[in-house]
Amino acid sequence: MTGATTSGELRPHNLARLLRAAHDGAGRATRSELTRGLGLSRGAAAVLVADLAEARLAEERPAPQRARGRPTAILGPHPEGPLALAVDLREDAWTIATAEIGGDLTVREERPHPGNPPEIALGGLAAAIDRHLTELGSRVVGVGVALPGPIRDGRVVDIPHLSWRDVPAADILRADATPIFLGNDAALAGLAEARRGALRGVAVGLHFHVDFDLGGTLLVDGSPLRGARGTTGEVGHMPLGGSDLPCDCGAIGCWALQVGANALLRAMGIPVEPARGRAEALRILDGAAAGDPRCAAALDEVARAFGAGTAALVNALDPQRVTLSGLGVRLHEEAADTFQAAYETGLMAFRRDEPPPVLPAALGGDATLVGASELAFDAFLTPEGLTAWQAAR
Amino acid sequence: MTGATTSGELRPHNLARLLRAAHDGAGRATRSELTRGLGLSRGAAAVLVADLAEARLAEERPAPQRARGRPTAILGPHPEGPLALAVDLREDAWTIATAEIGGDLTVREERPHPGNPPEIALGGLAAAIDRHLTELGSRVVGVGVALPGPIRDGRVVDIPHLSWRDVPAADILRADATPIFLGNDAALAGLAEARRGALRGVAVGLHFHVDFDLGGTLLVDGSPLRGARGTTGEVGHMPLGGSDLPCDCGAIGCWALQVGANALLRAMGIPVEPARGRAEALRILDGAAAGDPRCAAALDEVARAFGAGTAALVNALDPQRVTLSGLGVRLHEEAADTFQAAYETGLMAFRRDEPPPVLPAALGGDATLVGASELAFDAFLTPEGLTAWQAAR
DNA sequence: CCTAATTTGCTCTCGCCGAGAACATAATTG
DNA sequence: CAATTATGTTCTCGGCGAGAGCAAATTAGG
Repeated sequence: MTGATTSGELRPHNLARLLRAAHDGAGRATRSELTRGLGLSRGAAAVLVADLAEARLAEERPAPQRARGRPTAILGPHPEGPLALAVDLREDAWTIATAEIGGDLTVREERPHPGNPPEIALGGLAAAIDRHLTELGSRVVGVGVALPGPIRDGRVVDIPHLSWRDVPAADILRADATPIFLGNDAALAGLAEARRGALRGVAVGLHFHVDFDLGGTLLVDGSPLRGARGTTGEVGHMPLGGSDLPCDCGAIGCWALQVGANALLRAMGIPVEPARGRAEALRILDGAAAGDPRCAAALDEVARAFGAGTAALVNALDPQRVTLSGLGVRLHEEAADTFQAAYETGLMAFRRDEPPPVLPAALGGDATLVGASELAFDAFLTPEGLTAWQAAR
Repeated sequence: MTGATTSGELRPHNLARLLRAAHDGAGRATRSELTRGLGLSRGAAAVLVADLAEARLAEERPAPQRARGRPTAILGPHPEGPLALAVDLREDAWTIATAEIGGDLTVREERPHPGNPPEIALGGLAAAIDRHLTELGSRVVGVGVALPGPIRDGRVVDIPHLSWRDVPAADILRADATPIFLGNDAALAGLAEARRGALRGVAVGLHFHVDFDLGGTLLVDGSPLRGARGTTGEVGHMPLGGSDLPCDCGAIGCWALQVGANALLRAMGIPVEPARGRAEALRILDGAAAGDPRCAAALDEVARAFGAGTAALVNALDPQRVTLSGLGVRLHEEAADTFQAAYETGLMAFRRDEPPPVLPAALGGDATLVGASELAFDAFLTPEGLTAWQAAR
């Protein structure tokens, strides 16, 4: 959003700002709060709200009264308003949900998939997406898809755990003219955290999602840092831990190898198989909690690598806060001292006075879906997006 | 610049856009190019140019004729227009220059300083800044200062090579009400490169400045990535090279230790002293070029660490292009094969098809001063900055 | 050297937009 | 029940850029 240049662009621009603010307010923001927050006059707000209602983009409903004075209304989703289709594709299953303005999710379908070949796995998902698009009609303004691997140019994905290479996921999944957006699952979980979780309002935040291995993103002003080719936040693929293991990604000694379920197995001397071992890893964590010294040693080793790498990234990127999701929460909590010691040792001296706090993510398992829906809405909640919607009604 | 919200904000907003575009055009952009580029109507442009001229912010001068049609004019600096004071403070000397709209530099003073204690070194500089501010009068809209160390909260600096800790540089240097902005020298060199050098027009660029050690920044849309505390781009302080040397910064194994003049000395077994050894390092490079095997081995060791670390950061940050300044240019050129091999080995497989090019910076020794002036102008070339200037005349 | 073509600058009118004021409305408070 | 308070509604007003029509200043071509 570069901002309006002509008086004619002012209205669509402010319309988008208002609807975006209502969306960010999670369907709880009142008209008077929004008006004040955006620096609008009450007159301008009245016109904009009327426009939104007429275009079926939003609707006002009564707000619980707080103080004295004439009551205001909550600006929330319209029953026939825009929807984002959010898709979370994991190694073994996928979920499809819808989100309305304000971010409320409704899960619509959830199914396992074979994983390979990618055409089959994605083909089934594409058919399901198509079905939901048909059912929902023109209300769907975009499809956001979370994928567990790096994405190039917004189209192509590699998923090492499934041996997917150069899979043109966007082309396979694209149903009709509905725009489709792909995002890395860890980046989208971070995005969700930045918009509706523990990184809300944080100018620079770092999020790590730990599952089989580790993914992460830097969130700048509420959006993941986008690289030149759209590959966000592969911070796990730096050799931060001095290991010399070869990584599926093709590089050597990647930090991602040292943090996650697979790293726990490796530390216990258990062979690592693709896309297995999540249950085994949980058992190791439980063992450590129960006092098993071998499990505790493995947890310690992983937590140390986790803390040290976090410190390195904090040194380089200077975030205000670090959040964790997936296995990361337990790794951090159940080896808190080890993590903290490695974290503080790795920090530059001047950062040790006030190290950025490391916190569990506020959103639960829905984070990835929330992020996927935000990705789709981001393209819609713009002057252009809303103008197109208005023109189509 | 969030963009205009009201019709009254439109004019200052477009005024700032126009002057910013003229500045970015390095005093070579013509009115018709600017008008087209900004999507303004010719009528609007006429009014804006008249406003700029009346406020003594810019001035039109005849442009060399190119095609047929009525000739247009170049929108360049006004002889009584705004100036930025650019200061480059190095370990042993400082330079003061002015920059006008368009970015043209005029060096005004250059002096050695004792280095310690910081109050004395900065005190002399502060007096000089004060003198120049008095001479130049109200034309100076901001002071940009480049410093060879990390900066916190825009005020405080640590310079490990000089043993400066927690030095409130902004407070010591602040003369009168003229705003002062501090920036890390490597970050400012990168900023200059992004605005007027080899990273111009690049959405995501990575810049490394190599001197005694290595500093770097990520340039996103022409600005250095700013962390939460304003500490930009300490990418050198990640343990990317598997070393276990303690770093002045307080962490261990920092990549910065493995790349730079000091790293060359260390690789030759020569003891490293603070802020010395630049000449010695150049001698090692010359020796390597002349065929001395010990020098060549040292260069190779450093180039390998340089290439490997660059690959790690490219993996994580996905830049479109990487630029080098300072010693980095020679390290890269004179051990090109070693660097390239380490670089490509460290990349994730999918990046090896089209690795981001690594290029020498286009700006010479002025880069830091240019960056400092851009820093000062960035705060001025805004609707608020220009409105204040207009109000003061 | 002259004319047509071309591009840009200037000026004026017009429609659009948000500010702001005045008023209406709907709640709380005591 | 009346005073108070905060918000929504409506209307006027000033400011802004678009766009059209015209003027100006150059080149291309004969």
